[in-house]
Amino acid sequence: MDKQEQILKAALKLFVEFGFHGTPTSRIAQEAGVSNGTLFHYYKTKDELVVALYIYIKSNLAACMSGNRPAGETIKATFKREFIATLYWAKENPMEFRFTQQFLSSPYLSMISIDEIKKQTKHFFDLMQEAIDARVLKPLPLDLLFTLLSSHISGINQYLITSNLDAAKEQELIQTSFDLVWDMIT
Amino acid sequence: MDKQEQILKAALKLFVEFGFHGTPTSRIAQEAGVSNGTLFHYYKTKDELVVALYIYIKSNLAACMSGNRPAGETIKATFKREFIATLYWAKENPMEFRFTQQFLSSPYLSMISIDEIKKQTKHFFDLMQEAIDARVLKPLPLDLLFTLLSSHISGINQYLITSNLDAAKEQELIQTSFDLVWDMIT
DNA sequence: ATTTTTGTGGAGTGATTAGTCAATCTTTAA
DNA sequence: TTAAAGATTGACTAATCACTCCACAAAAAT
Repeated sequence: MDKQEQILKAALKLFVEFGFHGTPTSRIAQEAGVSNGTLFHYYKTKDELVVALYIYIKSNLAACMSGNRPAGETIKATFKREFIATLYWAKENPMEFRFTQQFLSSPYLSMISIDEIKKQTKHFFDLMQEAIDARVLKPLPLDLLFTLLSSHISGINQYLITSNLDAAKEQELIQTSFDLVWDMIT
Repeated sequence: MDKQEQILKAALKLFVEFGFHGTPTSRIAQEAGVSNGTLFHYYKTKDELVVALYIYIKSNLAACMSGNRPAGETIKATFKREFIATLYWAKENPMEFRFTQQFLSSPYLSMISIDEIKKQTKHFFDLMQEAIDARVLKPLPLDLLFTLLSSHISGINQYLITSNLDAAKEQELIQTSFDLVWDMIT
């Protein structure tokens, strides 16, 4: 019954369907089952709500990934596990995935502090640096590797969403798409 | 002095800077140096303007690419030429590139007819089909290949924009990034 | 028990916005 | 030359929106 969360959930749904511009705060409040005043009690402005939603979603994703790297796991296995986990997360949270894409290619992006972005990507940058030091990955700039990987993932995901494969085919694609990108960067 | 074009140019600039929601039609008209009425004379609604702008940009890009496939050019060379042309177009037209990304991940996307999308991508799908028939490309679904290539391109471009490389490094990256993706799909 | 803080509602407001309209100007066609 | 069609203007409007305000309720702190 956390009203803050209800508001975020409602905002997510409406933003994905109608865009940022197409969803009035009043409808968000309505969908969340709270009053207009309550919404503005928690989020001083609509922009603040949008940014809060982005950070909320990102930390959800991060929570899915971090924490449990098995001891002795090879670097490749770690990459594969996280690659696949990200794909599954996106598959199971299509609204969150779409919102993130929408947010990242909108002017809202500039409202997020660089520190916040660094914080979110640090885990992954560390992993890539480790892989380069161990001569597993090609010694490309980290930013480039990151961009290549994430655009690959979002591309695959876009495909998974639009073409409805059965579970087996989907499984297969996820596996092979990892191999494709892994060969590319090693 | 084509007022329609002035309107589209102004809209592009403002949309990229402030987003669809953040730019009133009145400001577009102002920036374009025409009256409010003129804008609505050419575009019945704001949505229609947004869609028209997308189609306008896409046909600009298409004009950069099509038409001049040299006789006897190998399939790989064709892919490479078009890959590089796309990257250069995006590099030289950053606003158009950003707008396209923003548009594609917004609900406006659904306002475009499937025919329009097919028309835009037909050239490329034909090329890929030819490459598969010639056993050059892996026999993956065309949609998947398309998604992989375009997400790779937009990833590389994002990197080119954010990290300001000098011309030589940039040239090098463009070449190697093609090889990377080519190896992936062949 | 009493005060203070925090959460909640919802009517209200001023500013803004997409879109209209009638009047003028420009071009084209006969 | 004249008429018709199209282009252009900018004031105008009805609706909408982000956000405020104040009253009250619940919980926490004293």
